[in-house]
Amino acid sequence: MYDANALRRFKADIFQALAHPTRIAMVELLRNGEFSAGKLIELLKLEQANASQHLSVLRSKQVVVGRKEGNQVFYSLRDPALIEVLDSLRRYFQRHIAGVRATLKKISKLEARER
Amino acid sequence: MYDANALRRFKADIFQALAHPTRIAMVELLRNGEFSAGKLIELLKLEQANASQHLSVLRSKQVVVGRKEGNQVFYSLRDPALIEVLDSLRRYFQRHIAGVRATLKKISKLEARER
DNA sequence: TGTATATATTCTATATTTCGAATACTCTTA
DNA sequence: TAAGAGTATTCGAAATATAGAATATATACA
Repeated sequence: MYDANALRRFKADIFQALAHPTRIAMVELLRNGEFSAGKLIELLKLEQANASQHLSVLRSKQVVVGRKEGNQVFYSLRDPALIEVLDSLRRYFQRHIAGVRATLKKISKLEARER
Repeated sequence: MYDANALRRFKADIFQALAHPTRIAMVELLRNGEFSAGKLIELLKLEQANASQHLSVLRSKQVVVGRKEGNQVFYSLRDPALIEVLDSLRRYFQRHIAGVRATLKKISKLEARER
């Protein structure tokens, strides 16, 4: 039997990989199939270096794989089963939607004030 | 329609809450019902302050709620739907179990060497 | 070969997370 | 009220994460 702690570190790593809005956005896009790094950058309006760093995190945590084709690198989810994880989180959110909405509203107001 | 970015920040926050082995361990224990802070500390062999800080993270991200009873605080999952998220991650891991095992083995060896 | 394009890496500054030690708070009970 | 138990918070140090600028690498193509 393997160390339960090591297993938890693995789980924590996966969560960590997803613990950034940009990386969530990337993974959500990749649900629909593969995208080149450049396309991800364009769609998400990111700095090239920043995007590359986030992709590097996703790669190192084995969340995505890159397929090199000529000049470009096409990324896709390493295992679509990850989508299930995201979907269950989505359901979790839907159950909390009232609370989430209230908080989103608060945030919008705060952000409006900051402008 | 609310800001997709704000929603992603929320999701990222939940993942962040779970992005630490100790917090994963706590949540996994709480699957089985509520535990006092002291019991969690005992079962997970944690420093009191450290445990309290991790619980504070889980509280602030709305993952757990504390119920005060006399001297102690009993924690439980705020919404058992979170279990579904953990379960789907578990399935994800099972699918990758071969790769995970190999990596765990590597880690065990490294750790053995470090001792 | 030289140049342009796509992507990755390195560097630096800053912010955030984590830990343990110390301290504070809040009940209970003597 | 004082003492003790259970928790939480604060503080300082170390580690890690993030962003943007600069640089490097790899491939295509003139």
